[in-house]
Amino acid sequence: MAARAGGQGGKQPTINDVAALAGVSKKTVSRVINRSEFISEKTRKSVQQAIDTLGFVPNPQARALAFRRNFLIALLHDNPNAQTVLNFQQGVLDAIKDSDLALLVRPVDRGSDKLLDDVRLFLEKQRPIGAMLLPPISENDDLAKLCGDLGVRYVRVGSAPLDDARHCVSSNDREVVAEAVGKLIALGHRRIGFVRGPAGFRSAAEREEGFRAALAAAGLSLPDELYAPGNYRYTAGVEAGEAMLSLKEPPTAVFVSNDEMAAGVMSVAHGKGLSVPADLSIIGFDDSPTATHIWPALSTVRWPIREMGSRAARTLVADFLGSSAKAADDENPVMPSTFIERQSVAPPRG
Amino acid sequence: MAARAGGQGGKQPTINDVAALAGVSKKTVSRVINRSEFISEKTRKSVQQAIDTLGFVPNPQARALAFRRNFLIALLHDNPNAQTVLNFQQGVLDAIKDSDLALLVRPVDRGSDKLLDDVRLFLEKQRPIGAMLLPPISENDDLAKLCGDLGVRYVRVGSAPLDDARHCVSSNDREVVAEAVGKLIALGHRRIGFVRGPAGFRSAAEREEGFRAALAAAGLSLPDELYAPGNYRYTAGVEAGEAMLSLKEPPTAVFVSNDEMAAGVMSVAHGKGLSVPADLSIIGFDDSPTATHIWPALSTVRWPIREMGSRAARTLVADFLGSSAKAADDENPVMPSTFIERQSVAPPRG
DNA sequence: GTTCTAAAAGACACCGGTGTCAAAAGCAAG
DNA sequence: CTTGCTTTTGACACCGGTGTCTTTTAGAAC
Repeated sequence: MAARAGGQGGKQPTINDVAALAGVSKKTVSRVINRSEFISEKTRKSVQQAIDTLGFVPNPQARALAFRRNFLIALLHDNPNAQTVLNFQQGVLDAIKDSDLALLVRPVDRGSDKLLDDVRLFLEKQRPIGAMLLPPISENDDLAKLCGDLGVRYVRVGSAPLDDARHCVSSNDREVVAEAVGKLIALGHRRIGFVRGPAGFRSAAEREEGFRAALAAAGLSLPDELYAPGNYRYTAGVEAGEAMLSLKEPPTAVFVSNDEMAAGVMSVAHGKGLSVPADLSIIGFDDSPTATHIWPALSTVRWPIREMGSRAARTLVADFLGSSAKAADDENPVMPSTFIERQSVAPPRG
Repeated sequence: MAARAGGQGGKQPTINDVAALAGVSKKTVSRVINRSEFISEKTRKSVQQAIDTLGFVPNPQARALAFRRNFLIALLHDNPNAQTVLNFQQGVLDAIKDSDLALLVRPVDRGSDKLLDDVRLFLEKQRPIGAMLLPPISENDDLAKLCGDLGVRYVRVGSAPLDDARHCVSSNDREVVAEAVGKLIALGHRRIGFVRGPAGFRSAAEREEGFRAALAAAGLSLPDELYAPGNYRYTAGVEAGEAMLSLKEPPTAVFVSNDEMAAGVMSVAHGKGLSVPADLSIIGFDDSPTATHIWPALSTVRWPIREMGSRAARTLVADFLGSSAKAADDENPVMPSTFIERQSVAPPRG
């Protein structure tokens, strides 16, 4: 409650004020702030009391200058999907809420040939203690190397491990997709279509591999006409739907690599008078809000993005704090995705 | 291209290096950096050349300390909606891309009784040059006053003007809602339902006023059973839909205060076997991705959130730069929303 | 009570800029 | 060539912390 006790001058108290009040040197106060070990318990108590009395908060700008590090965590992303970015942000904030850190958000342009220069400049200027790279830019090895070279801790977020554990937070998409598709097969589906994510995205490749693994396990094949390219956009789903549902022998089920495209496929099905799930089962990926906003609600794979955000932030913080880093190192950097069954899946007709 | 010319020592050049190379004092270099007017053209040129040669970039932490201001813009929000926040961010970044500013994102908890203390602490620590308040927290006058008291420029974003022009960016939701509802009436609808946003939200009130204005203009009334409360969530839309579509005399059209709830209403309609738009016309608000991901695509009101983000950032920057502030002052702080017609509206049956 | 050593505290420079005010330079008038 | 201004430039303190090295203090051993 005493957010600003001792604010007599209207100015914020500085380390000098604290030092004067406690009757010690500013360096000693600095030691208390930074939890130095070479300080007697008695002194620590009296300094702490002075800090509390004055409501002293160390000036982050001054610390940043002296430390040559800003107490910030940077989030670099290429806006793959608003919901993803924001959920991730939320997770990061869950983790840093009680620390002194703040979150700096930096969208970048994956396609720009100045990408590396941009990021370098940004990191050199802001000097965050760490950076988090969201897919798809997390897949850029040059970017990760750049962070390392600049002495910025980094964490790469992905659908599968992209780096060694201390630089990586990922999910197990491949397995979960295989599990979901396995359920379609168990229900009796034999003609199952696949709509892929964009070329060059690791996430797209993981999902495809999971899909193919499930088919292979059941001895099924994937005919060309049931394989559609895509780009994670709604319109790609519409195109894929148009193509597959116009076939003489259309699929009885489709796995679509994200919810947005799945919504596109579903709207084509509706347009053709097909019933979902009776005539066509659909599974998406992301568990985006769209999944529950469409009708029928979409069975999908939930990607634990918020948890990954927390985990990524904790990794950076632990790494920054050094010795106590073990806490985070013990955690498994693979966070499980989960298959969520809703109303868009049923056994095939007949 | 010469992102780091002269990086011989591996270290970044400082103002002292520039001063030495140019043969002037560091203060003179500082004057060049800050575009001071009391400097001869000759000196400026030679200093600028030294800056370019060394690839000097002023250290933001040092400047922040000396200026008592961080070159950051803070975005305070209460995560009303991921898409909104991220689009706004995008707009902000469009505006500050080429400046020295960075974006600091700070989610806050509207309900917390420590809200003001939290924000105060945040602003005192980070000392951004300005803050942007997204709805619904932009409606909190105490928060705005706090910014003012702390010497932080601020802009409040809303559905209608919340403050004087220099502190405000808004849209004209009321008018556009009235226009949209007017079109329903023009098509022949007479029983038109309304699903409201949460109590206490200015945006919800604006939309309701626009709705009622349109009815009034046509001499129509709004019976109690066609008025549903809501909270901008999908489930509220479902509840409102259940209620209205179970009436003996259901509405032939509904205006729903956001897209997410509109999706809820639509799914109830589908569940009851009603055809949209033949049996029920629906209009939403936001033009969120959901609007085009549901079937049929939702007619809705596009809220120019990205443009508002740009505008808000430009206002802060112009204000910060002082004299050149006129550029932004000339702009109208009201950005137009627009009604977007898709497939969810048709004349009533019969 | 000394002496020795490790722990604790302090002095002072430094991080990399800006503010203030005095000094130097430039130029017109006398 | 001075004098009297105004315009430019520089010296130096300062923003609020931390790093380094030195001095002081405290406790153990003699």
